[in-house]
Amino acid sequence: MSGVPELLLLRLLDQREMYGYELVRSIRNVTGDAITLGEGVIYPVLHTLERNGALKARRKPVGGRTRVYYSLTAKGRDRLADLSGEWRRIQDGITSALETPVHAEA
Amino acid sequence: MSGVPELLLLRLLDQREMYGYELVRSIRNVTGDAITLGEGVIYPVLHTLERNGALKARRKPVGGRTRVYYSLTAKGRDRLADLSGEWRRIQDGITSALETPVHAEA
DNA sequence: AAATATACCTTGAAGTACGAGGTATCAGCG
DNA sequence: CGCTGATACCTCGTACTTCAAGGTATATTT
Repeated sequence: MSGVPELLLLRLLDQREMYGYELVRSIRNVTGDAITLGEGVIYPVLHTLERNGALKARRKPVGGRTRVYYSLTAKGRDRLADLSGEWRRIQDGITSALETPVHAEA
Repeated sequence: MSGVPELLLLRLLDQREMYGYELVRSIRNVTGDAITLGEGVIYPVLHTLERNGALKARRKPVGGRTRVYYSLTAKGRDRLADLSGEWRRIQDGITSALETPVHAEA
């Protein structure tokens, strides 16, 4: 039902390529600390998205470490559009449920 | 992360007491078909909430069948307040992430 | 030399959600 | 009368998602 981690990753990577460790911090920042996703969530999702062809990876040595930068493919942009729409639908549905005044039943 | 079914049930039962089968249809209505939760989701959640003391049940024979009406306890109202707040936090976080213009990184 | 930060990763468990099925009653139709 | 469809309850097994905890290795700071 949720797919929130996937949505956030796709959204951030649609703006610019980033690496996993960076994405962990970025999600905290961009959601105003409302959502914190650990590395145990981020890395597996990145790998799955890459396998699906939604992301492409590029290894880049920086200092003595290696960073793996991810960016969106066309497929990834499609997926992002789908998930965004889906999210909006769910959000509107729940908002309307929460706001429906007492006694209003179709 | 999600807890959406629980939130919707608590919200509906805060308005008036309802029975399981009715809640299934009600959730479809109140969310404008955005969210459909089957009986396989609803009944287990109702039972769990009752066990937790968030709901109380009342069996009521209607025609030849028996309906189980649920209503909120004080604990259930607390839980509803918590989940509503949590939902708002997540919603705002994701909205801000989705709306952040390209290049805006704290 | 030790601790902290960076950067990658996996594993096992817990939590959530769902579809498919099962029981039984009642109303309507042919 | 038998059949179908709606009402109304329920559970089971499975799948999906998410997470915390741990593991490796290098660079930087103390």
